[in-house]
Amino acid sequence: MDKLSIGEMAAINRVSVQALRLYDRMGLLKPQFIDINRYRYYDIKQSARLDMIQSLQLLGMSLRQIKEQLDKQDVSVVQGLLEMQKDRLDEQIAQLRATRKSVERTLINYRRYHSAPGDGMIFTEFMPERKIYCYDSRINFYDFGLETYEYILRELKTHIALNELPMAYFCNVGTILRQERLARREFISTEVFIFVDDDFQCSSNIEVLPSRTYLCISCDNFHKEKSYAERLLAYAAEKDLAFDGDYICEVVTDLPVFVGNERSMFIKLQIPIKF
Amino acid sequence: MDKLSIGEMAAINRVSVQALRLYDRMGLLKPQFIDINRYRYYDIKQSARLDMIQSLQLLGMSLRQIKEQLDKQDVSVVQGLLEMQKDRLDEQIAQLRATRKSVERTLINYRRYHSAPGDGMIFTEFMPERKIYCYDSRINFYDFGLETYEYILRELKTHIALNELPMAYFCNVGTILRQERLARREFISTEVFIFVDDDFQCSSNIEVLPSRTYLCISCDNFHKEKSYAERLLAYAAEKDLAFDGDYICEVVTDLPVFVGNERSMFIKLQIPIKF
DNA sequence: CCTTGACTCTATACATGGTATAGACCTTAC
DNA sequence: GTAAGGTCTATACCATGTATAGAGTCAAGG
Repeated sequence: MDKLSIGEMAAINRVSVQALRLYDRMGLLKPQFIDINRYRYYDIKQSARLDMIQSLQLLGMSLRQIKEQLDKQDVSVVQGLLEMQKDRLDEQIAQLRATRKSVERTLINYRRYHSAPGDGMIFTEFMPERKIYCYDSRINFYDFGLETYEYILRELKTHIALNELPMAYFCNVGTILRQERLARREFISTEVFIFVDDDFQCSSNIEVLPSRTYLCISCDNFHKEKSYAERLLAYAAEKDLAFDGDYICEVVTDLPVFVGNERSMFIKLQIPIKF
Repeated sequence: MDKLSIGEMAAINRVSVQALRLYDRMGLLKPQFIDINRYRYYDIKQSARLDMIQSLQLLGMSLRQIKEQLDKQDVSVVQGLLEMQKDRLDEQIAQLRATRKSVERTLINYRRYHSAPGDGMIFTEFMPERKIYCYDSRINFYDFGLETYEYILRELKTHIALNELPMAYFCNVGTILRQERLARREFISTEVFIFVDDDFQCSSNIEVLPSRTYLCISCDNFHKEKSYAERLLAYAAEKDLAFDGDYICEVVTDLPVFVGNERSMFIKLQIPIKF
């Protein structure tokens, strides 16, 4: 029954020497013998305990939990823990999937940004059905500037947090101007929204933008929205195009570039048209 | 253009004050003004940068990476990063799924353990098809004791690690004694294995245990294997049952209970029988 | 017996993205 | 003027280790 030095024990068990020393300090795995020079010596059979530590770790338990378990020597509690662990893993997986989805969405938006017509260009684009979550700020943002808009976004952010909606959606926002207002050329709107996934479930505040062809104009600056929107309206009038829904101002990308402190936005103004 | 104190800025952006101070120290988000008393004051428009930080964080980037990005002001690099991020997320999701699966498997094994006949009981059980990954230790472990068995398991562990197989499988191991040997009552085997998932893909060392009814005996101690296996053989002879495959010694659960340093195992010896 | 190289020891710092605390200082409202 | 509450810096802590320095120890070869 030979003793294994800490290095040997570490090597055959694929752990680092430091990890073993940590386990010793934590009382999770004490070496069988410690000699006069405080050298640690392990028994090969202690690998069993190490296996257990590593297994439970793989199952997502913390070292503290593992220690408690091993100290308690109670088999049944492990089962309860594992049941909980399963739920936690499901949550984490759902979380990561949502994150993946928003990475995907962000990438798509970047691609849209790169392939979009330049600032001031007017074009038509077919949009598939889109789902949005609306928030009414009760402030007509067309009466104010960027600062008020930012304050409204902070409100939206708080609202998202309080209602436990995925914050990832916050990176793709927009404003909506209702068709009646637009028809009367009244720039009066208090509603902002976030785009949500098709499969997003929520009881209220959800609207669906139907799939439709939109008349669009690209815009690279917040301050130009109103004048560009008017160009869009003028263009529509000239070509005898009628509207078929609400006017959307979509922030396609918040670019990681700042001019001073202000966000440099790429926004796309959209009016659905009737053929 | 009023200035926001750190507390106000934190509140409207749903961040902690400490986090803002951290971002300041890291140079990730410097307050617009700092007064004579070193009080930090932010501009509401700086929320844009904070949004960006939070978005990129949600996409899984570290603060260091985010800082680099924002300093560089290069849009295109973000895309590359996001592509990488997507792959990383896929990996993490796969990882978590595998973990979930092994939690599930562990739980099933615990339930099997609880509902299994007690030590020494002989019973029949139908087993569905099982997939195993074999490793040849080239040591006949029936010639040695627990220590050698542990050394062989360390070899297997190293093999798993080197071949980048999921370590989670290591918690459900077994040994296999080939039918020919068994027929001649020769306890000679050098092969250990791990149970792997049905959908596990691997080019070599994979075997499938066909679905079959097995004659089994429960055993709560490593040292009793051979004598219990002999009881199983005697029982089969008495009942005129013929074998139809290899003999399996499965470690159903490594219990988080130790007697001294030794693992307390629950093992199930199995012989497929022909009807 | 001595040297050399490899190993081990303790103690400490670092990583991540913050949180929590103490003790001092400052602002704001009454 | 005072009291409440906000802010400051500095430090420690969380978890699970890794990395390092500087000192001590072991085993093998000459």
